[in-house]
Amino acid sequence: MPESTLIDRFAPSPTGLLHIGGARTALYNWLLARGSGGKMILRIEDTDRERSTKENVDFILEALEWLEIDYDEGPISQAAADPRHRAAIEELKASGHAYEFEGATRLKVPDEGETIVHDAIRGDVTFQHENIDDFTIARSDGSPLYNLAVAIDDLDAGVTHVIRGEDHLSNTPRQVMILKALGHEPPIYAHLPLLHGPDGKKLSKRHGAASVQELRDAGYIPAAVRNYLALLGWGYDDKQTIFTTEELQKLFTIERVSKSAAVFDEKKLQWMNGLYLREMPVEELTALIESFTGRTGLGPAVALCQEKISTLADFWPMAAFFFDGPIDDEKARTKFLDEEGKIRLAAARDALADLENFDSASIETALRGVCESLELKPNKVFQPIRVAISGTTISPGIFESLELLGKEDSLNRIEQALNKP
RNA sequence: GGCCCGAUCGUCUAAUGGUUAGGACGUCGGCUUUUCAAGCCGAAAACCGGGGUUCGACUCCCCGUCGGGCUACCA
Repeated sequence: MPESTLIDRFAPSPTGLLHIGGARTALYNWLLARGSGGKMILRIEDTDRERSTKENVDFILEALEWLEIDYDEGPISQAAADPRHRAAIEELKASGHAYEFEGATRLKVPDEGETIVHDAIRGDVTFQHENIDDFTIARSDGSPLYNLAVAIDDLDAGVTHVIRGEDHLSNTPRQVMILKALGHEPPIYAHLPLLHGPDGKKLSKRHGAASVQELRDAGYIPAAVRNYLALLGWGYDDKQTIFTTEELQKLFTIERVSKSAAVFDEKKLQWMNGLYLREMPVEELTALIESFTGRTGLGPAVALCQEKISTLADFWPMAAFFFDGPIDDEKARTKFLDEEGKIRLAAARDALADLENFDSASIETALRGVCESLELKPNKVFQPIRVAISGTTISPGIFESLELLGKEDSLNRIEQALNKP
């Protein structure tokens, strides 16, 4: 055990689905804790009872579980510490640091002097007291407010590193003042740059897949999402882009977190996810896709599609024809199953019908023979077959697809295509 | 409005006073080729502007511009 163990926390307020920005904050806290032998606490900031529904809390837990981000303590309800918060407020009042005004309790901020926030990412940030009004720490009904609660909770939990979004930076001097009024030293702060949408505005639902759940439903996998998110606001060197989780835990440092806001780029996530999918053992990918689609027996089709998909969701549209019959793409049929196409298709049918072994190698030999005897380029023959069995112009390799379909099914589909007007 | 933070290819980033400003996604071109992808090769593409400091600035300082955040009896 290190002499002083790092303790950090992820403290979301349950306002709905966990956004990508929140997920990244959780990830950075997690990487730091796991990489340093420290621990991470999950605390739900639910002092605003109106917004803090059980459903919203579940959204957060569900998202973290899917991301495979675990924590050593929690989920802790901030509201549960209410008595402790009230006691701190009383203490502040008793010591003359706080006073009541119009029912609410406010912290007295001196007119002179300054509070410096030592930020691990931005350096020292100085706030002049003259610019900070006395601020409310408890409502008129006595219930504690965020700035008070967060400072107390981090203090009590022994949090050494407060890593959160930059939107909290301006409130940090208030929390530091509370801590100091109580006679304590503030923790180390690190304020992460915010995430923006492609339009430069703060990331929101309007920007497409903005929540972890949406990412999951779009067919991305946790490892790829973690890798991508890690790079959104952090960089290791000038060459490495793909990191295992173990590498991330080992290499991640707050010092290398960038200062400026980043734009979430789904195209890059897509590419990275595809990379992960392609390098996965086919059995593993099959399991993921079967659970994603709710279908079984997908193995052979997954093997054929693995190199072509970049999300789990890409699989079904590409492979459905194996199971549910050819889809109906009018354009493809008129283009490739015209009179000439049918003549070639018929020739292919004859060659295939003669095959005893309906494996891809035999199929390839037979079909290439057809091309030769007809003196046609391969795709002149293959495309009509493709359209006949899949219904579209896009499919996995034609020989493998025929093999997977089997002789009977393949010939039936070809026959049907031939008979269509 | 006030306060705070930020600014390198379209996007994510590397560079920590001396580089032809590097990599990745995307884009474009080529190869491969049975379609589509993938893969491989190649190209275009950036230091916000102005002043300083320095022999020398993407790197340091100041001003401006732009962007963002905070300024609640929300978190």
